[in-house]
Amino acid sequence: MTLRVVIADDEDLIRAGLRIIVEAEPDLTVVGEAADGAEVVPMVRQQRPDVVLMDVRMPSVDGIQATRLLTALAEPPKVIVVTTFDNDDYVYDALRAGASGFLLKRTRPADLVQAIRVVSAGDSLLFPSAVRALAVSRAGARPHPGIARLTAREADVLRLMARGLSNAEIAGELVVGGETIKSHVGNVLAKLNARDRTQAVIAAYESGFHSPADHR
Amino acid sequence: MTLRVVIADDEDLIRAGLRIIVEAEPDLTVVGEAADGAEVVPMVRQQRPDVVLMDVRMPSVDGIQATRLLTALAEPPKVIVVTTFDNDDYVYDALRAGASGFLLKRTRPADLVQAIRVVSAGDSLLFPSAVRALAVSRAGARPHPGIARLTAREADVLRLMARGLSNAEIAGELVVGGETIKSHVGNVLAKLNARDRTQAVIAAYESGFHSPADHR
DNA sequence: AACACCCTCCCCCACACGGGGGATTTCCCG
DNA sequence: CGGGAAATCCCCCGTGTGGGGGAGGGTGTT
Repeated sequence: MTLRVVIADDEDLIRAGLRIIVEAEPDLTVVGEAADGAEVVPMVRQQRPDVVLMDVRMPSVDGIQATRLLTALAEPPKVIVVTTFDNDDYVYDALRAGASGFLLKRTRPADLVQAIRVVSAGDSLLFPSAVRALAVSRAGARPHPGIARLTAREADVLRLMARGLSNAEIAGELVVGGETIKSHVGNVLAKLNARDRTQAVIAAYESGFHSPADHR
Repeated sequence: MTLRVVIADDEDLIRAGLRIIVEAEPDLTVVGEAADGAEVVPMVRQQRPDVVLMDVRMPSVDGIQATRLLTALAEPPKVIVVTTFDNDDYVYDALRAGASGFLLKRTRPADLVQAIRVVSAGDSLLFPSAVRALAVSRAGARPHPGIARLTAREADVLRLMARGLSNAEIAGELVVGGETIKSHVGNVLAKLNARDRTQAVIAAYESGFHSPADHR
């Protein structure tokens, strides 16, 4: 059984390149091309492909919105969002829109076809820097070195700071005196090299530190 | 060259199962097991494995925190976080903690060893519902309603607040008087329903507001 | 013209915050 | 046992911050 693929990209060159890669595989076939997000929906409705390769940046209706529309269909195809830049903010949006995969245009052909097979099998995947970008949120932010040097208590305090609590509130939450919190906060600021609590909270967010363990 | 693996899981049965799967591969070898997040760090420090299979739920120090500690090491191993449930909230936290991969315990052995090879090669990967959980969990952080009501200037100010600048610094950056900034900040706080600048910055981060387009 | 809104700047004031010290107990580790 | 780190609490003090007002100039809408 061959996998039916639709390619959506506004650049003819890219479409051609993708088509060649896909058609080179015996079990894959391109059943349609769209140059715009507006074209892709009726095309999918008609062709019922297994997988759609979707460019992010397209005129009128962009790839994200198009993905949203496609996944809202009765029998939605799997959508793999393809983009040029690895520090792309669209990763997150793409996934929320219902995309099954996200990868870069510079991905090797072998990986691309691999991705098509994987998502069509029901799995999802992301590639390298996509995951990193997502995990790290949006900024180019690796964990702040100082965070590892926080003591348990200091980490508690930072966590609560990152939830917007005042010193007094934190004191209440941790059932200790207000002066104690001031101490801890001071230490946290020093270790994180932050001037004030706002900078500390920013560091916490940039490091993906904020409250790993509270759901309510 | 064989890949060195450390297994961290509090359940003996799971550890045994994982070990069997891993050891079955000629190019993989288990160089250590840990029953707790607290054990895994010194073990990794000593064994210097290429990959760590990390359970999420463990006594004292959980898998996320342990991952955080491991990726903070000088030569961090790749960490693959393993969990039981697919609707797990930990996906996102795991990735932010620096994990290279995330997969389910019910993953087929072949996929597991495949994952080990992939991450050790420098790639990242996620499996099935992990991605979905990721997208959803991230969706929990929808934009604060108030943010849309900010004026252009107020948005500028919030952006700079979210970079840790003081009012005086913001004033310098925007080339206006300090009193002006106080005004804007006050308006921002009101619109975001924030008590202080820290809460405003948190709202900004939660909304994915922070400067999509500035790196330096 | 009148109005609304935004941006700009100003004054007064209370207080939470952060920096500078120091003191105590507990507990772990060598 | 002694040293050290962590956690707790205390005092003093300067100031950045935020709340309460108000006022002027600009722009666009009605």
